[in-house]
Amino acid sequence: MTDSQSAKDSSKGSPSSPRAAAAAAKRRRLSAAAARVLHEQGVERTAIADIAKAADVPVGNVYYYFKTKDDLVEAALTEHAARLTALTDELDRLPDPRARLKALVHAWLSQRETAARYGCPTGTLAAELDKRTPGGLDHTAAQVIRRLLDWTTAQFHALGTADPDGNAVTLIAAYQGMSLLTNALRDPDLMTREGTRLLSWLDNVR
Amino acid sequence: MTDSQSAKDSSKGSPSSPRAAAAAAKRRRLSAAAARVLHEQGVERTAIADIAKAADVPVGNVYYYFKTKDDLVEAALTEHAARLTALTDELDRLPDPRARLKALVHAWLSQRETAARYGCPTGTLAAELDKRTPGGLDHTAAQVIRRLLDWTTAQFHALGTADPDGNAVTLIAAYQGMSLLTNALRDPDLMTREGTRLLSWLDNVR
Amino acid sequence: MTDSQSAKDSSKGSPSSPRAAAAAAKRRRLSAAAARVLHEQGVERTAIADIAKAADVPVGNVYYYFKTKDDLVEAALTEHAARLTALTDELDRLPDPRARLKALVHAWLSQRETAARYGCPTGTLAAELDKRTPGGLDHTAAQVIRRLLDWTTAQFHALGTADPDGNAVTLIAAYQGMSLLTNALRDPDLMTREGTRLLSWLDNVR
Amino acid sequence: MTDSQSAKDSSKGSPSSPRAAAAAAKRRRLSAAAARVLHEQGVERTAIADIAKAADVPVGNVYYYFKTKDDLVEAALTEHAARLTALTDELDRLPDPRARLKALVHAWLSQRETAARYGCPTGTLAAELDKRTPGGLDHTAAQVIRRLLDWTTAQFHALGTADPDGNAVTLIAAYQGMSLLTNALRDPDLMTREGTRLLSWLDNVR
DNA sequence: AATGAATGAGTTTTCATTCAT
DNA sequence: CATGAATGAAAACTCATTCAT
Repeated sequence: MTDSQSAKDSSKGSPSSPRAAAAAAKRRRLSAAAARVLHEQGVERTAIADIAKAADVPVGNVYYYFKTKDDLVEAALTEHAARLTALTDELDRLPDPRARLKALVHAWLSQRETAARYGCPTGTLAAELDKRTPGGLDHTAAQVIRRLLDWTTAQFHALGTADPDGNAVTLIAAYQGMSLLTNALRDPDLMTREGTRLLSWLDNVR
Repeated sequence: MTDSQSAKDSSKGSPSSPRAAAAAAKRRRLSAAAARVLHEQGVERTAIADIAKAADVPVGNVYYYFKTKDDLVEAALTEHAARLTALTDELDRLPDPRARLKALVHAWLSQRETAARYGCPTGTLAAELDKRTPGGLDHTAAQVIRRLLDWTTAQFHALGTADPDGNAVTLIAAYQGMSLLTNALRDPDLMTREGTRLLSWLDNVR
Repeated sequence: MTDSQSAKDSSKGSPSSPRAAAAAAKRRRLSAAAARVLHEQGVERTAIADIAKAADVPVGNVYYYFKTKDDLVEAALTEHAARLTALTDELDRLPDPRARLKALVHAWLSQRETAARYGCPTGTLAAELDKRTPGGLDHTAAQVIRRLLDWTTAQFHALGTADPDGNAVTLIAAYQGMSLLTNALRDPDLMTREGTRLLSWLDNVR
Repeated sequence: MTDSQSAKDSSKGSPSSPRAAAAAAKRRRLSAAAARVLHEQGVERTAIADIAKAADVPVGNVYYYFKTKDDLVEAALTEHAARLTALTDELDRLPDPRARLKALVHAWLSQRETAARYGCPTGTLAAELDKRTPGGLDHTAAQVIRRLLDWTTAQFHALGTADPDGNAVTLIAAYQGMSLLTNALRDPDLMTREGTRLLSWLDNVR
């Protein structure tokens, strides 16, 4: 997270003024648009103007909210991270960790059509960001993936499995892998089949 | 395969003249450079000039061998496909299908440092090409993946497993997924750990 | 007419803001420069940079006003069409259709020096555009010519001649032909002589 | 005509050797191909490679016969001039000058489909060459047109008309003009109609 | 003479970013 | 704060012409 939010009030808490509220709304609109368009078109093939248009914000104005394109990419990832948080928060309400993991898989499956068209947002962004910042080690996409891994590890831990870390990697890798294959082959059913396998694996894992 | 090889003799067979041999060599140099640079930098971040420089060929001359950038991308994929063929040919010498699959995993593991830096060539190219040609369904990267899937299916079939297709998808998805995670987290050990799991899975699969 | 005027207000009517007025002025400057330079140098021999320089606009900025070179060509033709309209509007004030046609010929004659150097703008553009878009049937230049034909036909009709359509074709063809010869031979007097003949023909046509 | 024929025997007379004969044949093939392709595609949109391919001559070899692209354009015009000569030679066999002129018009009409697609070869080339050599006054295309004018003038002279020069300009201008309109509007019938008018004009001209 | 290959300048186009109001 | 417009640095691609056998 950079200082690109300077001069605006933080995204948390109640806005200090209606003007600031409008600004925050615009910022959110841009983030959401960036999340969607960057996922659909890819980072390099997306011009700032594309995102501006999708968010219905004048091009010149984008730079008031995000100093660089990279900032917008980061915002898109933050958006995806927020959705992940919303999802895990939801899943955390389930009492059983096994049920949580299975619900996670179901959530993936519900997105299979999108995956067939555009792949997993976080996965594709991670791959693109890796090329985009040749030296940059720990980009935001990696962080989002790490958070997903951590949450998953925690579930396997709660489940009392022998190797929670390994299980988490296995599960998330399976997700990323089947997303990529589903996307490459444009076949949502592939994800259904592989998801079914994951569900029965989760039923038996220990 | 397009007609981009027109006016040059094919890469197989003995060259008809020293002239043609030199041209074929240059063509191969360009393909190899493209395979490497496109993998390292990504398609969109790579300029023709980058590949030209890597192959030590003047930029303008590249267009004598490849009419468009897309042709170069295709050549890079053909290069990767050739490497895959070389690998499976090698593996096919092993008498036991199970041993072949395990050797495949070992081959992956031997590439873990590269994967940690740049990901799986075919996987990352597949993801990029998907964005690059919005309408294009069956790009070359997808074909390469499909060939890998087919070979793997054949092994599981020979092994007499109940669901060779599903097993193949599982294995290749696991590979793509662990490549992506390994790359995102820049952690080659992740691939070692996950590879070890795959090996023991292969020992027990039926 | 394409949507190349999007985001700018139309060239007619009062500008909505000084900003927009300046933009419209620049757009007009570019159109006028395009009309002139494309006529003088030909479409294929003219680089966008030539037009940009003639209009004193940075090259990159041209693309803010015209998305492609073809758009600029179209703008040039629109410019020529506007001049034609201005001319026919002027001629329409004359009460007698015969007088109108003769005034048209006089207008042509007044341009004979330009014709000797560069030919008839519409005619040369029509010839070039025909090669430029191999499949394209009805390019803008053809439309401009058609409008001139239509106006001329109307005059012959008002004159009560037996074959207004044929007369119009004869007159306009004579104009295009003498423009081409005048240009090829660089001889403005040729146009004077042929124009004189046309005038006496118009005096007697029925 | 440049010195581009140096080192080859002249195009007239019997070749001094079979080798020279082959060379002359190739030269003629290139000229013919240039005449056709340049007419169809326009000078600026035609690459040397296009002509080479049409003549089935290796690109590099073209330069042995024609030092520059301009030389090839000139050769194409020489080709067209030769056809004109062949035509007028043919017409000269007719005893009556009026019959000759009418036969000329008939010859034009027989080419109306080509004119509708590509215009008059000499006329379009003249227009293009005019842009191509900004300073160059008397290009070859102009010479060809002049020769046509001269021949036509001679016929009107033989016919005893009052203004042979003016009549010739009128006739040739009518031809160029109707070719341009026919091409722009892609309407071969236009040429038929206008040609018919020219024929009856020729019947009555004095 | 023949020819595949090389060269390098030129052209169109895109876009992130900045600026002026 | 907003916004249309400006800018300049790439990047892909084309091609006439030349070169090395």
